[in-house]
Amino acid sequence: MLAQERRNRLLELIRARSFAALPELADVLGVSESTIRRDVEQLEDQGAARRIHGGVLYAGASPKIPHFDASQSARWKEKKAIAQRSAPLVEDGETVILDGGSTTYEVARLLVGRSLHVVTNSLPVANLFAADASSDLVLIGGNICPRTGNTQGPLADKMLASLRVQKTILSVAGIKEEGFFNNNLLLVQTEQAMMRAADEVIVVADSSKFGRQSLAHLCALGAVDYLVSDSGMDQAWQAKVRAAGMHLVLAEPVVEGT
Amino acid sequence: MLAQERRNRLLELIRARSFAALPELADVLGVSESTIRRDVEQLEDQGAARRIHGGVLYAGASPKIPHFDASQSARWKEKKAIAQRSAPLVEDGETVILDGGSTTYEVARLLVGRSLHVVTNSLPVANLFAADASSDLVLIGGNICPRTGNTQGPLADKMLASLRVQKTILSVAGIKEEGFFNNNLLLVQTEQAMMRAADEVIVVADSSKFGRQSLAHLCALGAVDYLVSDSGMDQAWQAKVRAAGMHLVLAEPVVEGT
DNA sequence: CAGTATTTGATTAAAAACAGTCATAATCAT
DNA sequence: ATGATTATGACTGTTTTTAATCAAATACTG
Repeated sequence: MLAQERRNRLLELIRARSFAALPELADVLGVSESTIRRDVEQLEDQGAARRIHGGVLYAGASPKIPHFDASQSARWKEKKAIAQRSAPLVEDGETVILDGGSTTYEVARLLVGRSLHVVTNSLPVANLFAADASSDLVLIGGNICPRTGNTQGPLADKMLASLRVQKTILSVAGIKEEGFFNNNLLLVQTEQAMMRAADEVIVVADSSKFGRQSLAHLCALGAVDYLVSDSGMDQAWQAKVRAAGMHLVLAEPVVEGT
Repeated sequence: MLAQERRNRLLELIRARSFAALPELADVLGVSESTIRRDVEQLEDQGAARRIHGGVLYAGASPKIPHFDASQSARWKEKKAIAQRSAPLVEDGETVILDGGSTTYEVARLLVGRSLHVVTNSLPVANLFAADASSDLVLIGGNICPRTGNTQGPLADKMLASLRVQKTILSVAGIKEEGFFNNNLLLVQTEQAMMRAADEVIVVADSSKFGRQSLAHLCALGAVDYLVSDSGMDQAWQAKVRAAGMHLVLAEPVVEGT
């Protein structure tokens, strides 16, 4: 199929240059700018590229952070909007635990440059903060899950038991009336340790997560203080979340970032 | 001086994000877009940033392996040759601790794809193995040193105390008759914990390290089992090393068609 | 082969970013 | 202090990019 082949070449071009302007790409590939624009849009949905005014950035985020988690792709705009509402929940000078996951990764990106103490079990998140002089970074040790790039397991739990933070920001894979779920038993245990270490727990989850079951039960709805989602969230679920005593923050995934 | 300070923060922001839009930068720094535009122009003249329509790209270093340690470049051929002699010292199926540092990083690159259990305190090394399906990866937690990307401190030491491995591969900053030295006290403590966890200790150090003092004493010469260096090593030092009971491996930094 | 679906490229108005200019404010040296 | 120098922020018209629309071309299906 020609179109797919072109998209592969396109991504290759973008990766090689790390940034490319749309007119240039249209020229090299011999198609119209409109087509490039559509292709790029698709690549962005897959999380492979990042669209900016005037061109495209390679977002496979350098060969360094390889496609950790294929779901990076889906609901990118919602996740970005959620991140923008979540970041202000953390205040300068605070200590915060950042879980792995594509939504928390977006939050992390917005926190770079702030004056914070960051604790994380996520390799991609750690890479964001490692070179940032304005924040301290503590890495949670343990076994790395190759698929997600997160540490987990008993070593991680043990280290978390000796920490104390103001806020924990968690990702989840599903939310039902019974509570929050994730798809990895070891990870859930580590996340529970993160919750125990924090005064306040913030969960970030786009609206597709509601009503979705997953393997391992993380905690009851009431155990979370803040829930940040997007406006596509069901009315009934909004009521349930509020009834469970959570502060609900809804992001509007309309506009792209500032 | 306010202006210069702002430019530093500006570059820091750009580096952390790798791309930033002008309006965003103006907002964060609390100055007008015109000023940002002028600052960025200056940064571009210095080669620190790259201007594109709609924003700025960070141009410093390779986006691939971010500026961890400027000495990355120095003695590159020697380090690579040392790595090539060191990698075979580890056998498939073994558990090995990899220290941070540019030489051990080269060793790590050669170990990717091997069937190993890898334990490391180095973020760059962890990134190498994170996506590698053929090896297990355990990350040592703790505080990240922003300059080197290594974890260190009491949390790291504690985690290492509960581990047991066949081999530890260490970097050092200096070697004197009194033993091995590194330039960071916390790191040295963590490295001592690494040594305690291992049956055999391998030190990789290019020949410029001999006779060089550094801040913190790591261990005596006799505490190390293998020393891998390059053929530029002084004859007298070769004798001393052998007298201390170490296995000495000398790499030939051959000039190849790289 | 006809009909439908998808992909493509041109065209448009609207939005964003650009370079340049100028007056004001801050800083510095005398 | 004072005058000169520089840094800053607002404003302008111009250029570029964008999103959206639509008709033509291409590929699929029964």
